[in-house]
Amino acid sequence: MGITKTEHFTTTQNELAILAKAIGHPARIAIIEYLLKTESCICGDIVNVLPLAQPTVSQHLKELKNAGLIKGNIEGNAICYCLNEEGFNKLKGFFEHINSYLTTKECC
Amino acid sequence: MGITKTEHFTTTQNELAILAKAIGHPARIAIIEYLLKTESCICGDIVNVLPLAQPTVSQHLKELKNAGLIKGNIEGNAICYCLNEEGFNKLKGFFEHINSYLTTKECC
DNA sequence: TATATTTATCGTAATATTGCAATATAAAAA
DNA sequence: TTTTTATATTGCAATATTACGATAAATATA
Repeated sequence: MGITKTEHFTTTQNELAILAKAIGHPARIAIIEYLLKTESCICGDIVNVLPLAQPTVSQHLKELKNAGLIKGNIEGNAICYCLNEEGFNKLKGFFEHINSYLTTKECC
Repeated sequence: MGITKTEHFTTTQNELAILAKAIGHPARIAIIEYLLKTESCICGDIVNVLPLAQPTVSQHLKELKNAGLIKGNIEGNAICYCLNEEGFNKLKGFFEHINSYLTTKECC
């Protein structure tokens, strides 16, 4: 049916899934890496860096913003984007949790 | 068009995207958490734990396996699943990298 | 061998995602 | 005020994902 049975899972499970899903596209990984590489916020040139049309980039930025992975501030007629620490901390916590258990397990 | 322009991005970007995308569904988060919770491999009862039909769970397991996040060993007429450390390490590395930069940045 | 158990695959319907041209919006600059 | 610049939104086509009933495959058990 193409529709996820969200209501059968916990809030945390859904939250983590939304965050991971937002990261699950190479263009959005590229956006994140670009925002990380530059030392401050980026106002304007994200579109020129990606191999995608402007509306497509705009859409990817919107998805990252909705997921809570980036923030956008209006700065004149441009928009200033930067990473949102909160979203990344949640994901980092999840993976640290997993890896701390993994190392203590004997498995297949 | 629904098709990702994979060829315009780096191998690493695509790899990370595939891993994150595989995690980006609450059912797959639930599977991962269940495999983590139990001390050894799981043979059989994953289907009973999830609120989804058996073919759907099988499909989710296949996706996690294809992405390199779980391993499956045949054990009699059942299959034994457990987490694949390699995939999780890649993701953990990515998020640690991001978070180490984030803390040193002054931003919006 | 016949039956039960476990998991995978097929087929299909419903919905979501990706991408972009066209267009809209909003502020800056001329 | 007109034009330019930067970004968002709309609408649409192509493709992917999610979910599950039906069924297949493969081993275990009676």
